[in-house]
Amino acid sequence: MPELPEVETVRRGLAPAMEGARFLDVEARRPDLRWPLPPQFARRLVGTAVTSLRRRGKYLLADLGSGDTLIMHLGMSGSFRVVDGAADLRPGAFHHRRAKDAVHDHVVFAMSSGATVIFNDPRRFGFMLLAGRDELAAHPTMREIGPEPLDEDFDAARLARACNRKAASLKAVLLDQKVVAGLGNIYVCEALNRAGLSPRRKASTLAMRDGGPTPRARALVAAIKSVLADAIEAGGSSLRDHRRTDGDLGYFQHSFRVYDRAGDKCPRSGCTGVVRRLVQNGRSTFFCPVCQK
DNA sequence: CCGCGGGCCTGAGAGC
DNA sequence: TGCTCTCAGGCCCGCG
Repeated sequence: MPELPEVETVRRGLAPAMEGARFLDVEARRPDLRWPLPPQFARRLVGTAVTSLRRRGKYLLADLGSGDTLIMHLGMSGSFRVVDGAADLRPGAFHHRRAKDAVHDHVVFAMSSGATVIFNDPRRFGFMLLAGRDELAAHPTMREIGPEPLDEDFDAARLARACNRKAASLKAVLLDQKVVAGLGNIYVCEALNRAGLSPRRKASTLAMRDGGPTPRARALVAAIKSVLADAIEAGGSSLRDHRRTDGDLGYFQHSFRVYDRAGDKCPRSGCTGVVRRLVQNGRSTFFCPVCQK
């Protein structure tokens, strides 16, 4: 589910509850997530403070006073809820959408800020791991991760270099977290539409030319940055699972130009195309075959 | 290197 | 109502 804008929305919601606060209690209700919770998970957290809550690609990183970093990933269906005071975790409690959601409250943090933070994940593709002091950069989740798309050092030259000699499709390359961190199926489709580029185009056609990036590479980087910034401003996209930490919905899904819009008229002004769905690498792609070349 | 298929899990929606 | 099937915002592995 969550891509960069959704994870950033979650980070902003969790920060007031977690930054500067200590873990008073940690309850690992279901340790069998995508990867099992580390041994002594609760013991390593309780009593330590969160010095900062960061995001790296689709990962949330809580730096701790102990020197550890708590690495969290939402997988496809993970969400966090922040409630004031002690949480009622029984079925049907107010932070649940339905009574049966309670069985998916897998990890619960009681923070010294007075907030309770609840991690809920029906599919359990999400996970929480711990990296010790100085272990974060070499951690398997971080070692090969690409640049942050909203940082200045992610520019057309950087993207173009990543496209050099790549026979894969543009879509596959943008989904590769080693090339750029945080894009997923929705925002790749949306960025390619904004840039007027076909998801099927060979990535190598955006490679460096005469020592510099091409206009297409510049357009694509600009499109990536704009769609992510717009989506963050909207609180992300709520399709099935994503909620803000207060339970409210994001609303960027109303701004999708192509994602899940097969059969609709292309929204580009003057374009007469119709949005099509195709399957690439086993996943749905949505694009306009008329204005995306 | 590349795409594909399968796997990890559960739930929602469509069609019958 | 219930069954079966497909699909889902992520990521990993092995195969050819």
